[in-house]
Amino acid sequence: MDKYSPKDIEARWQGIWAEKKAFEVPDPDDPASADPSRKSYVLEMLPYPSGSLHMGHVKNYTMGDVIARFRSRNGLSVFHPMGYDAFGLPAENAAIKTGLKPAELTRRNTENIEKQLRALGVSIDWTRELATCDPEYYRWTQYFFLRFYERGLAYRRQAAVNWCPSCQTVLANEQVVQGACERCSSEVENRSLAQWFFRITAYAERLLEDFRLLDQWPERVITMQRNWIGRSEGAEVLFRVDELELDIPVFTTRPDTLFGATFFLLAPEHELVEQLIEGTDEAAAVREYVAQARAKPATDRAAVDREKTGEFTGRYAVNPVNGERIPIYVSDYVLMEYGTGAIMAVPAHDQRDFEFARRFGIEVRVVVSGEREDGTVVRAGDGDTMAEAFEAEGTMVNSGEFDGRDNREAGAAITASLEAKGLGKADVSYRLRDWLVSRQRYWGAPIPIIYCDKCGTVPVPEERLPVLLPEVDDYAPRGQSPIASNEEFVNTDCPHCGGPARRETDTMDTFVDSSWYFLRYTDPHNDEQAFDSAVANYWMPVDQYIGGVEHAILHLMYARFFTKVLYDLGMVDFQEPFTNLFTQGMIHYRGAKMSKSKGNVVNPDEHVERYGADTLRLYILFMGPPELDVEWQDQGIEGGFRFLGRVWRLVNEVVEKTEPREYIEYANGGGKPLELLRKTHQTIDRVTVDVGERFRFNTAISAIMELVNDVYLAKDELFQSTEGRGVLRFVAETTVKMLDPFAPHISSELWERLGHEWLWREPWPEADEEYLEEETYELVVQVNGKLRDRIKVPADADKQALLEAARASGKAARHTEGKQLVKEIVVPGKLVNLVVK
RNA sequence: GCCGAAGUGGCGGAACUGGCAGACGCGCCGGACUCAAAAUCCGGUGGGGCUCACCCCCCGUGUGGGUUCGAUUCCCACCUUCGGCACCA
Repeated sequence: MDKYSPKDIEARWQGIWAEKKAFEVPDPDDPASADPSRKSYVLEMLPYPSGSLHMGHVKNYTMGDVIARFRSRNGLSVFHPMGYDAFGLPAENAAIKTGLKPAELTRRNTENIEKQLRALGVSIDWTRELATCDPEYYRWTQYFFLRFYERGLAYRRQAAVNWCPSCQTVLANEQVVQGACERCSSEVENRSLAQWFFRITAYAERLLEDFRLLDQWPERVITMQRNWIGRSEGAEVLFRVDELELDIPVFTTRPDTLFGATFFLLAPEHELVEQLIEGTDEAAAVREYVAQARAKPATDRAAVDREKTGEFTGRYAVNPVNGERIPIYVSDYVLMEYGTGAIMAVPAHDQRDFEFARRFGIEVRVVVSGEREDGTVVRAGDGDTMAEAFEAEGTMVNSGEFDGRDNREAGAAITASLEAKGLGKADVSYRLRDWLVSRQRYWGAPIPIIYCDKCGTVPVPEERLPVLLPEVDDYAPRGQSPIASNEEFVNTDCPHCGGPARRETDTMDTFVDSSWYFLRYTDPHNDEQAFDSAVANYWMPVDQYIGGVEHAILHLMYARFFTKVLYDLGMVDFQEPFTNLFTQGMIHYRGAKMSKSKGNVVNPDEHVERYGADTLRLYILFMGPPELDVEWQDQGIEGGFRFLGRVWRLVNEVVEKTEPREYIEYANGGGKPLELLRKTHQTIDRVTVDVGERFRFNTAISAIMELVNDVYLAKDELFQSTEGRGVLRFVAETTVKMLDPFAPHISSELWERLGHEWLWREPWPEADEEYLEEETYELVVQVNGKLRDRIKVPADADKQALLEAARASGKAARHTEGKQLVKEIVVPGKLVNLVVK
């Protein structure tokens, strides 16, 4: 017998798969009439092509491959494509460092990654491969930008934005983590710049509503998105500044506390600040305060425990419910980006307002009376003495005609009465901001917009797409994209009037590229349109999407948004792109998340080289449940290799000692052959459920290991009889079939040695019900819930028989002797519990 | 502070709907094979106790309570770790 030598085997089978086009899926001739239940779109999040794949990628693509191969063997038409999220900062930064062009560097990297994926034996339809930096791809990214623009979903405005001083570009809100750039961790600055946005807030409600279509998504991802969108119900209320005849709207979630508003606040950035203070004695101080607030880094401003600061404007606003004049302050704890940038402050019922009021000596007026969590009661006159705001529910006080009512229903009533007077209305506010998509960097899709002095902002006509990213000599960022210095690119003709005009030089956020790539896969070579709707509608939505949790908000929310817009454009007939989502856990090593920056990465290539791809694939899934973080163990992979060696020797021995014709499935004689046959069918059942329904690859693999262990113990005896050899042949073939999704190379090789041809066309084994049931089982006998004995009983024994058997147990009797039998619990198939006193 | 997930042998982890805790693997110990080693094959391996004859007993799934004939699993409180959000009115 030859030794298990993964190197030769793996290369050989990868060659055969490519040559036989084993994983290429043709589009159905008429997608409209094809049966969509027969297809399965299995997709892993596309990789960013940095130098090479890391272990997280290996886990991701192996999981996807197991599912793809399993489904394909179960008769589904599996769609399993791959591509590269190829635009982005790292390539550009590397270009600056090395002097290589980003395009060239990216090309090299994608080639390397494709090589690695092929070396892992992932079953991909490579004819659909794409890279988002390819003009044939980003042409359509630009096309979508224009369609968004037409619908008013892409717009440009001056706004306070997040600026990363190190990356020299603006960032979307989603890309700022705790006040720092998610990419380089530099502290983000606040700048006011004219930028391009996608109006994702217009879809906030639908993004929330359609969670009902995502019942197969992990709860935590939905929760994270729901929190991110942050829907709050409340009211918009108008406060009037009499002297200036100005109405300032505020948003509040607590219209019930309106009678307790004792002051009014504006964000420092609020556009009316200047108008309010003009000519007042306070003007200079307010201007000074505003300037200071603007200069403060975003992180400082967001610090929760900071003391409240502010400046009186010298003006008063009129509370619409009681006509009271309350002082207007400017304070930096009011955010311009949320609500209306102005708030009514109710110190008795909002902790932040409370802190401000105490600091500035403003009246605290209780308008909701109720009980605190610690049992103390807050009453109408407690304003001067209370130590903190009362934010819970209660009964209305100090609120005129609303006194005595439940605060929740009073809130609705107050809103209604304001609405009748035209001074307010019920309203909903979201935490979600519009998606800032322009970037001041080079390596991205140029925004297809032209500025003309005469015609203003003019979209590039569709037929002139793509707007090609020009080559430049110097990629160093200077606060605007390097392409701005390319005169040839910038200067152009206005598509409208033909006069001289200038191109937009910002490029698009790479998350725009990855918001629709799954659609392009369905029709990747179409040069007339982004994709053919009928074809896309056939393959989409993605039946199983797999990726890391780190994209729970960013990519997954953007892709959902994009899909909804495309639905509204009539381009697709589904509202959600990913029916099922699986978020994999991270790989830890030496107590920390495996990452380059921590210097604790384990290189997959080395392990492929040393043990083969099959071993790496097997081990990475065997490590633990796929959705949880798991710990990489250097010696663990050795166990995977040993197991495959065991399978190798076993199957080869079966090939040597049995004939293919000896294959029989039925062991009539009972004894060891029957036992092993049973175990085999039970294993098929477990593996099928674990892989197909539960995604518990670790337990599926351990079930196969158990089977192999049993065969080792029984084989010497079984080789002696015809029946035994027949069963061994069956077990060997079944084991190989079940191992295939995890370790496809060795499985294909062994399948061939067993005298067959292409394993990837073989149907998945089916468990025979007849063999799942045992004739006898071990009945557990408990006394007072404690295990005392196990006895063999016939599978069909009834309750009475079980009870008698249990009573007859000598071991149990020792514990019941001399005691009174109080109760007997019988669970057929499991146990008998004798309760004594 | 709020929301979510997780705490099980020396280690990674099993236990599907409340029913034999520790499957499977790693490591370790012992045996077989060998001149020897490696590889391989077989056996053992939670802790403690015992008239350790492998028979048996007690304890044991982060901590403390509870429900139940019976709890790793359900409920309550707390501790620890990780992830998300964090002045969002």
